[in-house]
Amino acid sequence: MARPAIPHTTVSRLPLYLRCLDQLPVDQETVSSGEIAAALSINAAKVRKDFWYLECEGRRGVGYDIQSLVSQIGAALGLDVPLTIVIVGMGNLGMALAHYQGFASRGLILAGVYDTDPGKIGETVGDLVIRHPDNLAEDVRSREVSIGVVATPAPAAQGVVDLLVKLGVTSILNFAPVVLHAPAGTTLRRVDVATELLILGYHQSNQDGRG
Amino acid sequence: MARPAIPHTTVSRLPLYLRCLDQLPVDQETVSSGEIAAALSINAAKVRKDFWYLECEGRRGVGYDIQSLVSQIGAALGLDVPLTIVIVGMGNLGMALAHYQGFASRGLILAGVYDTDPGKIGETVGDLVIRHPDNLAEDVRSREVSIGVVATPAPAAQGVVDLLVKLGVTSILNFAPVVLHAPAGTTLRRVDVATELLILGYHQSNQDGRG
DNA sequence: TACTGTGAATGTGTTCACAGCC
DNA sequence: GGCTGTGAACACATTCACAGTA
Repeated sequence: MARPAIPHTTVSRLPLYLRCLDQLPVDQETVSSGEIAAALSINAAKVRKDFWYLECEGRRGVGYDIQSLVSQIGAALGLDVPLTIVIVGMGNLGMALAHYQGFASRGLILAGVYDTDPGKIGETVGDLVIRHPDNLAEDVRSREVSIGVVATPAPAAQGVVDLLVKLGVTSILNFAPVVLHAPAGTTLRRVDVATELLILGYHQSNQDGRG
Repeated sequence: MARPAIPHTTVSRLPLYLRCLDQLPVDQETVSSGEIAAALSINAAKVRKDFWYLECEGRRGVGYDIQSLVSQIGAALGLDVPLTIVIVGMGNLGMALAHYQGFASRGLILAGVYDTDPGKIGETVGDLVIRHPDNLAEDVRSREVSIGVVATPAPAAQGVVDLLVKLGVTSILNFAPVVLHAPAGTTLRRVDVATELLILGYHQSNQDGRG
């Protein structure tokens, strides 16, 4: 009844729920909050409250229907609309990312790969042809690209970000070894692999002892 | 006084502070909480309280000494002890990561690269020779490795994680297109590039409009 | 009995607001 | 005046605890 907006903390757990549901035996039809909570080492009431925000209805004494859960969580995460991705910078890393199966296996569609090097433009990478970033404006619009992967050398990275944001790309994954800024007036949040890694390392080293 | 433990939320902001300080003009000697807050679009009191946890002392009317801030934040993150990293799985992605300058530029030392393919073992990658994962136990101990990058095919990934954790590696960065589990009895937190990306995309698409 | 749904209590992080020093 | 240091107020997330339903 007049449910509040979904909290960020809940949203950040949704991918975990999805993974967890994916691991259940295929013949299992319902799952209880307690089961999920145990698998993720979190509190069962938290799971129930998270599902309550999503308006996932469970049955008392039984649990939640797995199928419905998956589709409602997926919808809340926007996974019902497939996300389209481009990679800018076709050096070693960009090339590897283009071949990386992880994107496809998570439902991301790789729509284009770009580089400014005339020696690379025209080369094929899988189904795609490497093109000049001048084509980004048109491609982003026509393919409705929402995620940009920046794998250029450091000096070029900020310019690429500015361009992507200007074109309406709402997520940037930065692999360039440089700090990037969101252009003024935008609220783009950045996630940077190595930074996340360091945070992780801290929390863990902190667990054995200090602080 | 008798300062409480540093909150997780504070720790997660420390890398941002570090980046932000890194962007200041080289001749600037002090910085105010307001300046940092504006650059990161957060509240100035939050910045001051974060620094207070770290026992960073500022001067009223002046601000914080940049040099001291950098070294104290770095120490809190454990960056004063260089972190050592290994990559397991030398396919396209592992190979690219081994050549990726981002690790080195962030002070991470790549100590070893591994693959089970006899055709790859013995090949050199930069300064390193690809070796069989059987050597991990010795290398992890002798080089004090704290971070493992998993870039194997999906079926091999869980075994690699189990091995790394058993050997005492406290951080795992997973590039394999599969959900991994922390072995029972461990509190390893996992970060997975694509998951972070999806969360990011959600927050942003949520800002333009839908509830 | 097994489980959900949810108000209330608790715990934690953020922001305010202002006293105190440069 | 500019800026820090910090208690107090507030906002938010987590957990408890239990009524309610299959």
